[in-house]
Amino acid sequence: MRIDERFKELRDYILEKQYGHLNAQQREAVLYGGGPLLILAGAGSGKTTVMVNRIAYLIKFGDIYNSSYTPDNLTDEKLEALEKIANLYKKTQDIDLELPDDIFGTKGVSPVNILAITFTNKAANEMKERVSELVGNTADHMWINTFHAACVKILRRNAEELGYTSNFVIYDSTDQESLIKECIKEIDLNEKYFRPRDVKNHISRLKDELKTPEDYRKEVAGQYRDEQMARVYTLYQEKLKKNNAFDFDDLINKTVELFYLKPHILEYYQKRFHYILVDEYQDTNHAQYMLVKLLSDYHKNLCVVGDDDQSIYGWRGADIRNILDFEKDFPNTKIIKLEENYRSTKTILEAANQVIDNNAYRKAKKLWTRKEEGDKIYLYEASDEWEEANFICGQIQNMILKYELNPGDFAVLYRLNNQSRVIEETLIKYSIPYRVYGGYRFYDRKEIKDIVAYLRVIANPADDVSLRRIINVPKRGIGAVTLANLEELAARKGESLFGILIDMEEENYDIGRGQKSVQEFGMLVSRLIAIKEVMTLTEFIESLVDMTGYRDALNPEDPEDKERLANIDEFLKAASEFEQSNPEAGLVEFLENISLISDIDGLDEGQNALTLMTLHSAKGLEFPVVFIAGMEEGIFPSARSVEEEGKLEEERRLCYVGITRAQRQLFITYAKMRNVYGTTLFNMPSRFLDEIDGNYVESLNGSSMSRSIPSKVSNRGTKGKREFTLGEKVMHKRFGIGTIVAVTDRGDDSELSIAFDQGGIKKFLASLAPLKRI
DNA sequence: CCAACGGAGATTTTT
DNA sequence: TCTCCGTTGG
Repeated sequence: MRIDERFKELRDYILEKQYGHLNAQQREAVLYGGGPLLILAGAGSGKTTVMVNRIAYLIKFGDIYNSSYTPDNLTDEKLEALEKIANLYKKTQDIDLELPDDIFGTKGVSPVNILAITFTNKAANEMKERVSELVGNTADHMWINTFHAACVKILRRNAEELGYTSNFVIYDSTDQESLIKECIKEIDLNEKYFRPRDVKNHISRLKDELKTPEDYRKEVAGQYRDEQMARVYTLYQEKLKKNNAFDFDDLINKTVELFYLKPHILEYYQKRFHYILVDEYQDTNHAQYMLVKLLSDYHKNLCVVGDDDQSIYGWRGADIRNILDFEKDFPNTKIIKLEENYRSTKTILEAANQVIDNNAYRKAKKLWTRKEEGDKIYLYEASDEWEEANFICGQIQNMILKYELNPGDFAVLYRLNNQSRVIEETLIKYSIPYRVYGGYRFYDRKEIKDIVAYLRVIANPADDVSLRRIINVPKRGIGAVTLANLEELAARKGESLFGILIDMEEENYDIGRGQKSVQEFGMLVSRLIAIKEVMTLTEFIESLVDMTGYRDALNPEDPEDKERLANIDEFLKAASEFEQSNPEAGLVEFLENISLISDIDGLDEGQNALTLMTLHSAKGLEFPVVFIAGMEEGIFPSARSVEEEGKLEEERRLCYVGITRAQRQLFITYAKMRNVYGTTLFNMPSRFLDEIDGNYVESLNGSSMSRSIPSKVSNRGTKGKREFTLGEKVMHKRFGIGTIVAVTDRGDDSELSIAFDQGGIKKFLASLAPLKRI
């Protein structure tokens, strides 16, 4: 055999062994050469492992597996060294050999030439860390970023090309909404008919599809409502630019625009990124698809990882077709399916498979596991949401005692955030420690947004939206009229509000009654800008909080204000930490960090507490024991989703995501009766339950298990136990005083007919009606 | 300019 | 039912 043939054989053998800890498909995905690669990674199939190892493989050895590569000066000695290693592998199984990086005489791909994109900071950080574990800190030179962070990097460098300056700020959805409100007012549209929130979402979807205001205007010509929408969109974009601000969608959008506008910039990045990897590809929208397509168009080494069955963000603009049609969009695509699941029991996995099998729009695949059969899926029918919570908590308490589990082993998942309230209250009764994820974010708090608005104005004086937010916060006597005068003047002079403030004295502007307050405010801002130069970031923010009077406006005796003060301190802590870990960074970078890193990552991670969160937030996570609560028609699937097959399929995927979060045990509960927004609903059990084979399910109603629940905690005070008698006088919160004219027994509850003094007889359930005895 | 009232509205949210 | 806004009246 020729020496180079032997080399290739040994090379590939050693590489296979080097990744011998992976299963065959995972290994194939790691070692597969360049060109478009679609890795369909089912839930719990080890996709992060694959991505991380693929990156490490490229960096260590380069893309040499199954290639024609042989070293230039291949000698017998070199070959012998390889033979030795191969023999080592042959003799022992499971050997973990640390190979020298240049063992095959290659340099490997430089980390600089690799781009890895994720959706969340959490995923990006995890990937960074795990790659570093394998290749050391050379990974620092690699771009492992979220879509948004990667785009910001590009935009900061090239902002001028788009008519922005590099100190641009990023608007979050609140800022977007206030700007849109402004546009709606300016165009004189009816806010009832053009609700800012809806308009915002509409524009956001247009941006996802890379439609410019102009595109859209042409597209909808002749349709009144959409035409107005196009006008708002046009104005909105103008204002964003005037404010030197991008919204989240723009970050992607404008980067693509930049690439179209300036081919040489695109070319630079195209040539730079030899290998591109995209995580959670099923969640990409059209703009992100385009970005990735453009960037990979030169080297064509695009590897995407995702699971069409876990595409649950269609409503946010994610286009599942990106993953479904990947091989059509990228010719010569290699598809590798990771179908072995390392997470759940056979029962859980089988149930998940059965549910998802009802979807038409998906890639054929079927997860399997070597794991044991495991317990059946436990199903419980509760009478109402309180009893449901009670059941869940009782089970958890039992299992903690019986199986020595910790609260941290459990998660309760639900479709709607507001379902958490009842569960929380019940958890408190049971003294089970818990953490609620999602909902309100730290940086969304009013006091934090206020401080951030100050900082933004200082970093980017063009930011009228932020200036408007804080010009009278805390109250300094600049009301609507004064502000309107200011705005009018700014518009007339073609200046930003900030510019007017600064030029106030010099130009002898007359604002009217608020003149003095405005002047003082202008001086305050000037002073802030001055002291910023001589202070660290943290010192500066601290001074800002004091000098603006923000701190003084809060009363430490008031519990709400006390909380605010604590949050401001927390914010200062975050600033100081940021400074420490980014000594080079300034205010602009800090603000960017705030915008892109939404919550303090892994704040309480490792705390031994039960997890409460929506099914959406649970994607990517796993727990030994999972409860899915509120499995009812109208809740899950949500009432809004059942009209459209596409939406229903997304709900079903969400259900699939939920089921596959569970490692060992899965409990599903539903309530016969549920109070939603003040009205009582009698929902049917979810259709998704019918899709699971009954053999996999064990009903806990009336079984010994449900009777072993610890002493029943009463249903929310007197609810459900309230007895009313015929002829009694009662006070109803809405209908006023009335007399009970009939009481009908309804099992645990009773139905009351009440004749109100104001007229009319109405029927209520005793447990639910807001009634007081008088 | 501010606080108090009342009506509408209320999925899911990686950035 | 609860919360957020915009309006209103002082």
